[in-house]
Amino acid sequence: MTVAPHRAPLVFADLDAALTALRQRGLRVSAARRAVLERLFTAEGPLSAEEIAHGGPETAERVDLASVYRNLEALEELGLVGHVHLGHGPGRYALASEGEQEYLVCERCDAVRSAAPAELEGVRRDIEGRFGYRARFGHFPIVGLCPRCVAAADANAPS
Amino acid sequence: MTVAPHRAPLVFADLDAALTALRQRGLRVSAARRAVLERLFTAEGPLSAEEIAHGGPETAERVDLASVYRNLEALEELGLVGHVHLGHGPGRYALASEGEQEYLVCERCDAVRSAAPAELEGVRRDIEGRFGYRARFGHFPIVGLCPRCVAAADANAPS
DNA sequence: TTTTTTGCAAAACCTTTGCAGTTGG
DNA sequence: CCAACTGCAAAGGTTTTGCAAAAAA
Repeated sequence: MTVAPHRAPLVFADLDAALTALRQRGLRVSAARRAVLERLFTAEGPLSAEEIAHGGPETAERVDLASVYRNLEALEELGLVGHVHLGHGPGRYALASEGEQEYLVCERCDAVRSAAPAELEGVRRDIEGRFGYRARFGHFPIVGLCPRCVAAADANAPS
Repeated sequence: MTVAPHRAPLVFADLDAALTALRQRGLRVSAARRAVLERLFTAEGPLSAEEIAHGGPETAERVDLASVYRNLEALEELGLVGHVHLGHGPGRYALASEGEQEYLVCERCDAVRSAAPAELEGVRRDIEGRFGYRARFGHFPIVGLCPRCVAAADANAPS
């Protein structure tokens, strides 16, 4: 019933810095590895393994799904990458820099909103005070009704 | 990327009350349906579909997994049942009465703690004030470090 | 009798693993 | 050269679906 081993985030300014660091740790820079990182560096939000495998620019050679998963696992172990479960679909991966994002999703309309960790400090403090848990919302998001769906619900059954 | 359609909870005092209500809604009370509900009524915490299928008392006939899933889906649609994802394993199902529980899980040691909705009111208020989201932690738990693992982490790198 | 529900089997979906061949350093 | 990495294929774990037979009302 494992959630996701916690790793200290490793952040790099760009692809080359990341590749250099990989080499320094004895990891090799293969075409597949480079492609996975490239796609993560240019991504807007977190991507599924499938999207990483097929989603490169037209000219890019596709990377086998198994290799994508193996690379994501290795990069995650280093702290360079993290993944979030926004719903019932596949997990979604992002660089640790991006991955320090936390998420809120609407259970009615599936709207996703991301938040900087600082915005959730108050919430975290409250949870730690009450339960002793030091929470983060980067692996499982905060689930609930988004503002629009709250308004819609209240219109039907005003409080 | 669906999370889980939200349903107003339907709570019954006991198995018979629930079965009567099912019949009133045109659903039939088959052996499999009764067994699934029986196991949910006697469960300590949320159960996986597998546990519901095999986990009955020795003398109970086992229920096919597919039927368990179909029943859980039907019961969930009625609001009688809900499910939570405590980690990467299978989803876990509970009666709506139990299911109104909310959860915190430790990402290091997998400890699970449940909390009554009232205990999280402050957290919810804070989130709604800041983001407009009306949160609940009954589908995805709050993930973080439990008090023991916080202490262990602080011992290594005191703040 | 009629409609729902079941069990079994197969498939779907996401992820992991085995293996022989390729490649980066 | 050789350990690390790849693609392909197959398997694993969870959930869904098709269908003919069984059972509830």
